[in-house]
Amino acid sequence: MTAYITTPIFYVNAEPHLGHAYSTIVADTYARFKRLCGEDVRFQTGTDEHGDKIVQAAESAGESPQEYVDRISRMFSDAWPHLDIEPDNFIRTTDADHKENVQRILQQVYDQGDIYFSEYEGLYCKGCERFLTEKELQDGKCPDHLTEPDRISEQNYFFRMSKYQEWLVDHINANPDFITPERYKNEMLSFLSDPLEDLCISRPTSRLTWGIPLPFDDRFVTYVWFDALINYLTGLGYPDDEKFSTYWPVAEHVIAKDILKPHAIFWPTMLKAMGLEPYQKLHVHGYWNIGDTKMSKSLGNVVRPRAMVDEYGVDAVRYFLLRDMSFGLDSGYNSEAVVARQNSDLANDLGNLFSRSLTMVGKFEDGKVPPCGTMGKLDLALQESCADMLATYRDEMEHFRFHRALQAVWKVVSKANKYIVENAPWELAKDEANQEQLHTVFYTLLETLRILQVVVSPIMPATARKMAAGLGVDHSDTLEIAGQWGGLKPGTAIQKPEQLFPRLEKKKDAPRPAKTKDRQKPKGPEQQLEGIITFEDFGNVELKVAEITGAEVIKKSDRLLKLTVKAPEVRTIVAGIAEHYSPEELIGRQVIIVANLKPATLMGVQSEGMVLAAKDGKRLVLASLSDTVAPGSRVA
RNA sequence: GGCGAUGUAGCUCAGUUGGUUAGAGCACACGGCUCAUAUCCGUGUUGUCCGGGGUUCAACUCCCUGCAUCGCCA
Repeated sequence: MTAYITTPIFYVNAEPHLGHAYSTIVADTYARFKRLCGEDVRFQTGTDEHGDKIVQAAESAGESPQEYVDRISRMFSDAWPHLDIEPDNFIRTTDADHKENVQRILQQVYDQGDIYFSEYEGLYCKGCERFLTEKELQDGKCPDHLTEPDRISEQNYFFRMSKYQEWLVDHINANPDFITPERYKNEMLSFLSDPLEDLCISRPTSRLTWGIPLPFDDRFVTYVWFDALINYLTGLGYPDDEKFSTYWPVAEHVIAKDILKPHAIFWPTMLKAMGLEPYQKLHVHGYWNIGDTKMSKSLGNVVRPRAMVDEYGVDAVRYFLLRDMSFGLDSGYNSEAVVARQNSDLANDLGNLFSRSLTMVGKFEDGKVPPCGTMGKLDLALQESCADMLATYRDEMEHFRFHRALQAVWKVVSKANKYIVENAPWELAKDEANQEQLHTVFYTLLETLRILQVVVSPIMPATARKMAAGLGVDHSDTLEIAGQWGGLKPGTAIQKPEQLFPRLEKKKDAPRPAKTKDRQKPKGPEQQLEGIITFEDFGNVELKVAEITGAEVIKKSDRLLKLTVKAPEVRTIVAGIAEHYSPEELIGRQVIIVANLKPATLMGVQSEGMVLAAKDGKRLVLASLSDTVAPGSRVA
């Protein structure tokens, strides 16, 4: 049996974020699971590197497109090892073999008449240098440039996608697992209930040169999907390499829902046009929201996988992402949830189970796997729950329901903890007569741990390695073999390793590293957007009463006033209140200021703090106290 | 505007073809144990199952309708 699993190739106009990491961890976990099942697996990820956005991003970074894509692509390939992600292939759309492959396919499809030259009319924004869709417009204008786009027509090449619509609908209906989970299948079927348009696949070189030239017309380059999607074939050495014949028939793609249409509609029809079989399955997952806000660059709440790993460790991150998201649905990320998972599931339940078990074997069994005696009711029950769990686990993992697979696994963890209490080995150990029963208890327990180690390995490879080392077992067996009861050899030496998972403090606001440079970028998404802060968070903000002793207009600005305040030391504060207060009326007033704000220079004036005011629609009203107090009094 | 999804305990969610007192984990409270990472085990509290109407002997479950959130499409 073979398996081929891919992530999307990620567009290199930004650094890797949580969403990229999730897709890739999912694919990696699935690849490891399939390997565990004894299958011959190929796992591919990579980067998508052509297009106008790349050219723009490179320009603003002061680099050539090639330098730029090399740099960002490396950020992706470098990020994955930190997450224990091990792809077999990392493909880049700027690779020579990919370009060649795309051109060969284009030529083939062109020759057979499925690509034609035609005119395209649309709304073109000169500022953006691209066509805008009706949807993007606000009041008929480009939202970025606030200009009305021109209705212009452009000649381009089109792929006859519509020709394959009927076939695709039939294919989706005939293969219920082609697009999963089902909601996305339904969405696509609904989309396909209307006539499909043909797909524009080129851009004139007058507008874009950073792309793969069309082999039959060098005035054009390939546009987006006909370039990007083909990576899944290039990575297998299509058409001649034997990897292609081995792995393509079992191809499964993991994507996020934003690129559903290209993968569910464009790609199968492209493959059909090439005369190839479509992929087997498309696994579509949802978004990670930050708190309850979408993650986006412009909000500045992008979560960087590296930062998560540094804070929680790889396995905690992998576990959390797979355990907390129902595959297919959106989920909310927040640091408290990560800490809760880490502490309760990982440290308390699994980590402590492992720790207490090995310690006792050290103490009561001389650090060796004991022989198993006659199993009683409790022992058999635990053995049976392992077997039940394995069946569920297999099925859920197979269907990308990782959260459910993990639930099933943790049921066993919980039962094992209960098993210990029920048997109270420390009591049994007090009497020689109980020796056989004691042996049986520990054998059963260690076997359970061994099986847990096996099933946990695709999700948390490092933890599984530690557990295997502690139990003195090799972890190279397949699930079939490793899942069978009785794998541990009596007499094997047990070695208790370092604790598997540390317990974390609840307070998520450990002293933040003072990043002095990036003042524009609001960082630490958790602190920023979760709505709730701890008392300590609040304590970090030093609020004081200040008396305004001087105020003057800053000439170059119509919003800013330069205030001199006494708190009780004299400071200068620049406040954006000129439209609401005149300098005269401010003198002598007491206001509340944030006293420990990092100084900032506004319009050439250094501001040492911030004045609090309420915003009521367009009105701005300064915060004040109900009575006069000594300047500098702390507000809390 | 069209199509669809979702709305269940303080939080995150399970609830299979309608069938007794609606479940799990987390959190919280109390009790037990002492092998363990102050962990583990037990017990317990909390619900207008979004609102309204209907079908039925019986509705969280089916139908209609309203509200809210989200997705796809136009």
